[in-house]
Amino acid sequence: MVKITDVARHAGVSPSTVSYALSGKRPISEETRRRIEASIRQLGYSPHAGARALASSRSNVLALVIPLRAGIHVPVVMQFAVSVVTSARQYDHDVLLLTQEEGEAGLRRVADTALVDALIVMDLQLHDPRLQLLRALDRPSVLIGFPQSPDGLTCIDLDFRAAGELCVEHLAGLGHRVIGLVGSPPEVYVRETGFAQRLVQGFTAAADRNGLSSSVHPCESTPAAARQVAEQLLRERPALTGVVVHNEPILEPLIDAFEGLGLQVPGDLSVTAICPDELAERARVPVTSIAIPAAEVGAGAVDLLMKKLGGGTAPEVTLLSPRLTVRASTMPRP
Amino acid sequence: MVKITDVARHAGVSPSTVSYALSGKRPISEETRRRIEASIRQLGYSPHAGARALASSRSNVLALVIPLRAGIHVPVVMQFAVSVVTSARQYDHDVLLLTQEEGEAGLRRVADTALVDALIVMDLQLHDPRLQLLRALDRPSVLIGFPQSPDGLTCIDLDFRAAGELCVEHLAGLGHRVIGLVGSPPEVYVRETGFAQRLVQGFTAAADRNGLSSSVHPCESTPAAARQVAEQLLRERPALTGVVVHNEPILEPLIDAFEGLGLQVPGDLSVTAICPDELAERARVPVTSIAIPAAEVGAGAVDLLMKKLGGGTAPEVTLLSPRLTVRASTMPRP
DNA sequence: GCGAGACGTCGAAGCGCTTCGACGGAGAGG
DNA sequence: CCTCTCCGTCGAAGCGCTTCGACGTCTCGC
Repeated sequence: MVKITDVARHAGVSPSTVSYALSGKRPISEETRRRIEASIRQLGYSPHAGARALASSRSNVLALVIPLRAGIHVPVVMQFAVSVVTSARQYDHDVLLLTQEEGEAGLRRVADTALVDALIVMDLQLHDPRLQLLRALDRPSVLIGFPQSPDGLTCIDLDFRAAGELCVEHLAGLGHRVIGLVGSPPEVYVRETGFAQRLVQGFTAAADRNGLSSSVHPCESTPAAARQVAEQLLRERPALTGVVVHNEPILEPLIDAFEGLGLQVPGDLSVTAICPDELAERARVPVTSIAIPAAEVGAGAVDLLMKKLGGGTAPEVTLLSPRLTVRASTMPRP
Repeated sequence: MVKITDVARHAGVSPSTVSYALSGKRPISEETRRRIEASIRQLGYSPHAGARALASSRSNVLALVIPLRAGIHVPVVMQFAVSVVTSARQYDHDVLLLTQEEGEAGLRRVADTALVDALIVMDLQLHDPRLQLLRALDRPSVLIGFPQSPDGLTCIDLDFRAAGELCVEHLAGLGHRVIGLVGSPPEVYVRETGFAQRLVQGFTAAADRNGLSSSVHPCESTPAAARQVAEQLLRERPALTGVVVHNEPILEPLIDAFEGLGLQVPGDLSVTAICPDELAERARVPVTSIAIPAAEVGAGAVDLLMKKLGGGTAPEVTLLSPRLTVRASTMPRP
């Protein structure tokens, strides 16, 4: 193994000079730097990560905790992960993968052993025991998603309230007057981080603001439940012409159900969804939708973390603006 | 930060004794060990990963390279990843996540900086440039999947040949005499690691052995292509009563296509597939299938790696036996 | 023309841990 | 009873890097 002293000798300088040339923490003359770089290349030197971490108390590694819970859309998680890794590399950091399974112990372990410099945690519960821990840890962290109260933490996610509003504005702009929201399973509204609630709030507020008649319907993620909701909606609100769906698995079944009940999409009923583009695109009727901007969220999380690692301060809340992609499932009210 | 010398002082022993108590590399008396453990707990000591890595030249971290390529079924990749992380933890190791994007440079970097002790690489190409690199690296590695020739490397995967055979045996056992294999897109047979080819070999060999009439049909992953293949099959082989599908995205469209042509599944046509259970289960007709045992493969990869890290030797090739789950899509020939 | 900085480099002191050789004491074997 | 071993522990020497203070050399302003 070639080490920094080898490089130093080869370049005719001291090890500290090599170190400074590498880190840029002190000025080094152009010529010396060049010589050092040449030596590094010739000898094939790469600094030992452990030694570096020990001496500098920086490991240049981030922890990423991914969720395993049922009901999570796996491809989206993967997008987050990939985007975090890619962004981290831009800052010359690597990413250690932790599963939720490891829980608090895992977080504490990687933080306390200084294996990682900072943590990114996905998918926290409303009252997650890890919140307290994250606050107490001596390492910065960023949450993807929002807990009950983000006091003292740093969170980033899609602005679900704005997403709800945007869907409604779109439907209202097309002339729809009676709309419904088919949401996540009831337990999500209890258990999760409030993103579902915030979507509802945005949906309702925008509907009111636009003078629309609206209603909200949590729904299990099964085709049968979708059928039931469709029937119920048509029975209770026969004038319905617009629907917002926030429940990936039943998007297609729900459209099928409506069509089974004699409603054409988008002829009789306009449908928008909050779901991955890929799902919206390949539905039988491509669906006008708002996607979770996984890549942006991941990159944003890393940016925030780096700012904190650099001694800067990050806002507690970062909300990403939703972008609506218009597809074939919405049209002006007949 | 509390360090090993603090623990040593608190327990009234020398730092080396604490180290040996922790690692078990030298015998420590029962009583001393107890005292040390108590001190560790009281002081909340956790060893510094960097220092440990530097002194022991072991980081206790594995690298996992995940694929990003199109056409890869993301949930399966995730299953691999989770299983690798979980298994690694059992050996007190962590997992560093790399994307394929980083390529050779990434592998070299984490290996040369001693950031990781060993590597797991998923989804290699037939003639992957990384193969040479992995052979040259001073760190052990395990491949998930098979390259052209595994000389000097360690590979693990589902035994696709046996999977092909198993599907055929199942159909043959049900009395089917004319069967077809609808496979991956043509480019997969060119590009990839031979798992597709091996499936074909198993399929054909078993068909011959059982005196069945068989044919193989690569197929693009689009519903249109599926429809075309279905038509072609019925035209060319009117006596067809059994089909094996190895192409996740078109499993459902293909069944739809057959039914559109007047064939009932399984009444007129028995269908088996190589695909994730989740896909097989939630199809309109639940499909008899062989799943990629992602959890086993991941765990197996880690086991192999640990063996190599421990100075042991690992077989070049590890094939996992396929398991066929019988569902509603197959029945005895009418 | 001279002091004050700034620049570029060096040497040495760690960072916190593991590991090697050494050593006293106890038990075993002759 | 004496030596030989093995057991349990200690001290010291690194592992390879960063960083701090120091020092000589320029440059610039007045």
